[in-house]
Amino acid sequence: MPYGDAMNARVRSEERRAEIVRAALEVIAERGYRGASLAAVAERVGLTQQGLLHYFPTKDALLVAVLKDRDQWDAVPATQWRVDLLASMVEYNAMRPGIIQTFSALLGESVTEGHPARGYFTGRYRQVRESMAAVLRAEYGERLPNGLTPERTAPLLVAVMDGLQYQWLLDPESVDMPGAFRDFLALLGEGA
Amino acid sequence: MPYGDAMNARVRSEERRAEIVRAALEVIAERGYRGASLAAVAERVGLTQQGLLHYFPTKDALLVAVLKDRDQWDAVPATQWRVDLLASMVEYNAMRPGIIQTFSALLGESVTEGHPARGYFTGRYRQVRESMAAVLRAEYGERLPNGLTPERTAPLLVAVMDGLQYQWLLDPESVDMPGAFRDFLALLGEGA
DNA sequence: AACGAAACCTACCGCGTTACAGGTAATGGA
DNA sequence: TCCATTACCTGTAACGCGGTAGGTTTCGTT
Repeated sequence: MPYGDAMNARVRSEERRAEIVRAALEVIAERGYRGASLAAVAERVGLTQQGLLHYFPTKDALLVAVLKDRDQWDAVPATQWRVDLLASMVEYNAMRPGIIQTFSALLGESVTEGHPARGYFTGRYRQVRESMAAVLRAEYGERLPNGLTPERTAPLLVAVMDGLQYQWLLDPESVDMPGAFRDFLALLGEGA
Repeated sequence: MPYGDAMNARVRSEERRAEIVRAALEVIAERGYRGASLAAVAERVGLTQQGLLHYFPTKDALLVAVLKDRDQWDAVPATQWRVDLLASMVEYNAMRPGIIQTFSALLGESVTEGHPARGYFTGRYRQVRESMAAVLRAEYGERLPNGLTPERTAPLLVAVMDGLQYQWLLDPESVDMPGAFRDFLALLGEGA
């Protein structure tokens, strides 16, 4: 089976890369991107730092893979989102602090000058705002409170999600993230 | 003038420290705390790295001074805040991206493990939520939309401010931070 | 004039960092 | 069986980092 074995090798390599990306997510959550050393990531998958560089030639390349991984992860078609699914997602997130912490840390770093993830986040947020505006329009039409348009409401929705994450990460016992998010949604529902 | 000159020396020293803190704010805005080197801060005030260590014996000590500086800055008695003043503050902030960037970067870093500013932010947000709840109560009493209490609304208010800051820092031309914040306040005013 | 402290500096240490160079063992296809 | 590729490793270069040690100059006080 010529192709079968070739596949096996490729699959194994791909699995290794995925394993590394997963480890990188963890280390970034713990130390941020700047604080995450290749050696620390490598150690977590049983490699030397130089062994890791065999899979990702530079640290930035690893970060790119991490970001792509996330893109793939929540690439749900925007049309399939509904507001109550957003609430469920927030609830789900509350059970996986690791990933939230990774991307909250990255988002914070990304506003600094010349950060390799800056472009990514700028583009992503532009796109997420668009998606959210579409979701809001599908759900409420133009009947949002105070004559708000979906386009003007979307940044608020996104801001609430992100802002709550920071408060929750810093002090999970004082902040009921899913509950607060539902409160916000209720605020939007008032106009209907 | 024995005491007068003594004061001059002390004042000059204090001024130097303030100058250093200001420089540190800038460098942290550009590179985050982990990425900010003492040498970079020192250079900005015309000192060597070791000369800076004469004023702040460790890097952490400098960070503490930076955080204290901020505390002092917005130590307005909570009772004097009003909701429309919050809107003004957001508007004012939109003209000073540097400081916002500093503390947005620090907030992002602070959720990582063992970050020296983590305790500070945890305590600060707890306190800010309390303040905001008081402000909301003074303004709206218990008549918030949907039967929301001030205590449950405060985290949302804080989250919107922080979340908008990130979106705005990443893409100032796409995000009207003060306008969006006013939109949110209008949402709260609906119930009155 | 003499002294003590403050305000710096030079020199240096030890460590951690990314990345490059080059070698080696295993693997799998021709 | 041979050979190329893959998957690592050791070694090392080159640098930046926070922090220490110890000296020197400046300055205010006595």
